[in-house]
Amino acid sequence: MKKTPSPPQRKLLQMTDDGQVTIEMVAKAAGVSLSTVSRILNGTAGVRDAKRAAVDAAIAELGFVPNPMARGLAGGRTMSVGVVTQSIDSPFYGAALRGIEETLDPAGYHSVFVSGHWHAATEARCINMLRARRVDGIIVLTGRLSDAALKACARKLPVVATGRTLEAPGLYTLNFNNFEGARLATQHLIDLGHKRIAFISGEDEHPDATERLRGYRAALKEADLKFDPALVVPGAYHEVSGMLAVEALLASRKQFTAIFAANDQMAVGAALGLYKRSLRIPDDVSLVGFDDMPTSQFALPPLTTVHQPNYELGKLAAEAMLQLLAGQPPTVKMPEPQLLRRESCRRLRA
Amino acid sequence: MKKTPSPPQRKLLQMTDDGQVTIEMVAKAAGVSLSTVSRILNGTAGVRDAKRAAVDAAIAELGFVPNPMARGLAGGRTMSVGVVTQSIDSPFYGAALRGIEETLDPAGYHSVFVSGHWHAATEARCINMLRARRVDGIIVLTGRLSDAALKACARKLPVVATGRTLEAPGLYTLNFNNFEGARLATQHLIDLGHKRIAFISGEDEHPDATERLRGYRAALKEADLKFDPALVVPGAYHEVSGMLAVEALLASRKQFTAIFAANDQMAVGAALGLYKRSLRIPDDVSLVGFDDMPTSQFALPPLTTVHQPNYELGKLAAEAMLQLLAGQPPTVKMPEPQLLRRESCRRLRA
DNA sequence: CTGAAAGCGCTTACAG
DNA sequence: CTGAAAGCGCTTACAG
Repeated sequence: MKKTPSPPQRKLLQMTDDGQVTIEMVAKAAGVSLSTVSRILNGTAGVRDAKRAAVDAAIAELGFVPNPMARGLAGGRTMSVGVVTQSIDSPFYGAALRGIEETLDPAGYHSVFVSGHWHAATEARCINMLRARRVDGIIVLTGRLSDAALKACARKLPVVATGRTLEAPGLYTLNFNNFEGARLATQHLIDLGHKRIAFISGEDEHPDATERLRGYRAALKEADLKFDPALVVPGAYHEVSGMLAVEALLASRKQFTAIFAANDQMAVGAALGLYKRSLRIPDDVSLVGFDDMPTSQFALPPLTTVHQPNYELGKLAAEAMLQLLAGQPPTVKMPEPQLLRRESCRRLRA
Repeated sequence: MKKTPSPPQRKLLQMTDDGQVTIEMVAKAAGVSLSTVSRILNGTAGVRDAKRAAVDAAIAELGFVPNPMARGLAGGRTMSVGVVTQSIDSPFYGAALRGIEETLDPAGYHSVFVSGHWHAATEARCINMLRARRVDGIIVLTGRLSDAALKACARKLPVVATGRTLEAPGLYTLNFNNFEGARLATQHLIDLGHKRIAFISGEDEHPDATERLRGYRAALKEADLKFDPALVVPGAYHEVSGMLAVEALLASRKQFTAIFAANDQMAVGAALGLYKRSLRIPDDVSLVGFDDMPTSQFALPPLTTVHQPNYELGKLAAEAMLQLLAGQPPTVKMPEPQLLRRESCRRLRA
């Protein structure tokens, strides 16, 4: 492909035809052996200062950059870690990806992002592909892969997974306390005097959705408020489902003064549904979301919500991966949920 | 790293210690030579059916997956293309990344995403890194790299760039008509009877920002409306700047009935600024944005805006790259701007 | 059509 | 501390 009509299979020591500077050229320029250059590059050996200086100079002068493919082939390590996200443009996981990138980069590791699209089979393909590319470790952001599949993968290479809690060799998990977050959100509404609090749920397949429902119920129970099934309407974690949920709620003629949506996207949809019916937030109904999406602070009104530390999650997952890669047991811990009080709730007058 | 204490430098034909199936094992199982397997894999040769069948069977049975690093080293092609985006979690470029991923994937190419953070030097580092990783081509989403740097890069490997128009060998550019989009948006407001239309601008360093200002002025001129500098307030393409711009506008006591924000993020900020002053959209002020961010349709009220086809842009850029890689001149063309009329504008009574 | 062999650019025991 | 050499898993002229 990038071959020029130069004499085939010759050995050029000046410069390969695509401008690539090789370790061999560096060695020659520095007057040392190829092995020595490699060792200096990898810090794999005691170094005699004179040689090191010569090599460093040659590297700088020639502008040598090691070929990652050759390194990977020869050394077995590619200095890259695979990241299975659900969609490369997910507004939800975006911050986590950034956190991962920002902590892996300085450590010399490259991130390889692939999208699982909330589909176990696709995620499995992603993992196979990453393994084929010889990544040194894999970070899995939630997803639908079975625990067993994850554990099996961890037997082959280090794995960090979020959104679940699991113990296995070579595996480290980081889970957010969705239950507590939802409890906090609901309690906030209760503290403001609300008694009829509707809940727009996520899908049962998401463990975090069921946890949030549990948190909602727990807060109700703590306050001696009766759980009313008619007040929980199913949603699907996206805006339209939030809007539809509000319409269903309104159509049911059930009384409520507040809505707790299991995620911000549904809260935004709910706000739109309310708006279309000329209902005001927070005057007519108070609204709380969950996740603290980047845009939620600019919602009308700014949305009170449970902050989910996705950026930190990414950083922590990457740190755990780095520790795993270094042969150490990860020590990172997930931060606790935090409620962000903005302007979408009001106190109910007694 | 992944070495086991097995006899060093031995040649295992059964299975390497990390479970890797090699082409050699396939060859052995199929009773052909290594070269033949390689040729079948690459479609590089006429194939005798019997052998092909045997090889295919062996591949399937052993679960062989070619090692991309070895392929890259030996063949000079890595089947990967680098993508320089500005931030891996950019809500704006997200759709483009998805479009790229979705069209490169089926073609057997892998996307390598790196973030330039709107910084020319960082982008240059990204490109060096991608070249070090031997990607087969590079897609650059806008960014601040100089045209010269881009052209220089294109001399080394195929490059597709967006957000500018440039001619050079090995380079293909895809540019969105920001001028026309802004003209359309402004004209829409004019058609609705607005005469005093404020403009929240982007930063002058962004060529698209200056184009949008030009479009605004052109529409005004076409309608014989005088351009009033006091009506254009500087913004910085993010929400807070939009909010600040509205405050400045209000403080100036300048009269206006509509606002055209140079992007949706500022429009959202402007909406919040208006909300805080109890000004209603569209009753008190009509508002138009630019970009059609995923969340804009759920704004309160849903935002009228110029749709920017980022997903298509990604697909087109990837298609162009595939054509370049195949040695063909790209034929793709950018779609024209389109105004999306939603609910943030109203007709002014004469 | 198909094999044997060199080579891609590195790393890493193995011997000094 | 340092070299020579084998090997990582492929591709691709070179000869049949």
